[in-house]
Formats: sequence, C-alpha cells, structure tokens
Amino acid sequence: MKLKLATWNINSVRARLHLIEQFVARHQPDILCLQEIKCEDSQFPLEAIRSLGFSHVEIRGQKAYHGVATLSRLPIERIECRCFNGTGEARHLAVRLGGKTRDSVTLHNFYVPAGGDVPDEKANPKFRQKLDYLSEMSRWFSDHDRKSASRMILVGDLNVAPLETDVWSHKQLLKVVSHTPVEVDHMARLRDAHDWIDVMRRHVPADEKLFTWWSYRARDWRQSNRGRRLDHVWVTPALREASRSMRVIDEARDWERPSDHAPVLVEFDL
DNA sequence: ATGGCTTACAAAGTAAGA
Repeated sequence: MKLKLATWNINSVRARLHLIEQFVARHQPDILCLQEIKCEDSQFPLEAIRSLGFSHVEIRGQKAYHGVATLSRLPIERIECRCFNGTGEARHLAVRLGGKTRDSVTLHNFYVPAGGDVPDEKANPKFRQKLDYLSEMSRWFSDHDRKSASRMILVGDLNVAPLETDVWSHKQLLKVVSHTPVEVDHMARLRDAHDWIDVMRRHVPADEKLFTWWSYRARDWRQSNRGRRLDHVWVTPALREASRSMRVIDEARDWERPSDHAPVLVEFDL
C-alpha cells in the first residue's frame, strides 16, 4: 500500500487553516499529523478539514496550548493517548491503519515538551519535564510487545535536534535547549528503546544540514538559515525499507502567516 | 543580532514557544 504521510507543527490550527489547504492542494498527503493545534477538541475546524478529503479525523486537544491531531483519507482507529508525567497535557495520539490485520500499522503522533529557556534540570522545571517525558517514552516503548507492535511509525515535533548537522551551528547550540548533550542522550535512549530508524536521515546523509524549523525572529529566515531539525519521522525495523522518498516542504515557511515549522513529507510503500 | 516574532486569552499584558 502506498502512503503519503506528513507531519507538521502548525502553531495553531485555527490561525492557519489556509496553510493546511495550500499544503494539501499541492502535496495531497493521505495522512497529516499536526502538532500544537492550540485548541480544545470542540474548537477544531472539523468541517473545513473534512472538506479537504480527510474523512477520518482524530483530535487530542486542550485549551490554548499543545494538542495533536491526525487527519486521514484512509480509515484509522484511535488506539490511545498517553499522558506522560501526569501533567494531563495533550501531547500524544496513537492510531492504527489497516484494521486488525497482520499488516496493520500503528502511527504515533507526538509533541514533546519544548523545555523552556535554561538547560538546567534544577533551575528550570520545564527542562526537567522534557527530560522526564523522553524517559517515560523510552520506558513505555521498551515495554511494548515487539511482536504484536512491530510495524510502527512515530512522527512529530520531538523538540530535539540530535546531530551536529541538525542545527545551524553545533558549537553555538551546545548550551541551547534542543541541542544539549543531555537531551541528545535522552533521544538516543528513546531511539534504542525500540530500535527506531530515523527515516529522514535514510534519505539525507548525516553530513548534510537538514532543518525543519526556523525562528520567526530572523529578518530573512532563508538567507540566515539558522534552522534546526526538531521534527522527526521514525519507523520500527520491520518498516526499515518502506520509505520511498522524504522532503521537508520548506516553501511552506514562506507562505502567508506561516508556522515556524515546515511540514515533513514521506512516501511509504507499506 | 538565538531573539529582532507570533500565538492564545475572562483582553492588557502575560505566558509560551525553542
């Protein structure tokens, strides 16, 4: 089965419906995973999204902040929403596609906490929360039954840029939240917890710069290019060979009132 | 010059993003 899958931190779904329409018209994803929808489920623009062809929509929102949603042209079944570290924040949504067959695929949509400004667990509770969140994800995935849950895709804004080429300056970002060694280490442990494969880096070699986020504050984001790769697409080993192409749709960063994140689009043959 | 902006919200100034 061919599947065009996209993940995008939309930074308010209500403020950026026009962007979703534009993206869908140009790239026709079968499934679009959104993060930071910033609204309650009841405020989600469901009719507008359905009219774009997404007959199957699962929403895990909350008031004002965070929130994830998975939009699909294909039938999906909601499996669960995990609330790590007991904050109750809407940061995860898992769905299954392909019904209850042997070939079904579980798709996890995550919005990992950003972690605040200061990369110090003691001085900054948000940084502590981010590390705890990543640790709980690791624990949860290492407890997963590997046989029954072997075909999995994990996408989302993981808010960590692991490689030196995932940031515009490795040296200058070593003490900046998102690229500190302790975060990179937590992400590595998460990856190892289920032998996850970094799909984006399967298509772009690790010695090439690759970003998905550019600050709103740059005068000219493309010219200064001070980006980071904060958004990710991972698969379990059973799907190692399944991705056919990957592209960061960076032109979306130039559209009217853009999100500071660009969509990541992957074509799979599942 | 990695914060110069942008969002949400009991609505003018905070909190948050990263």
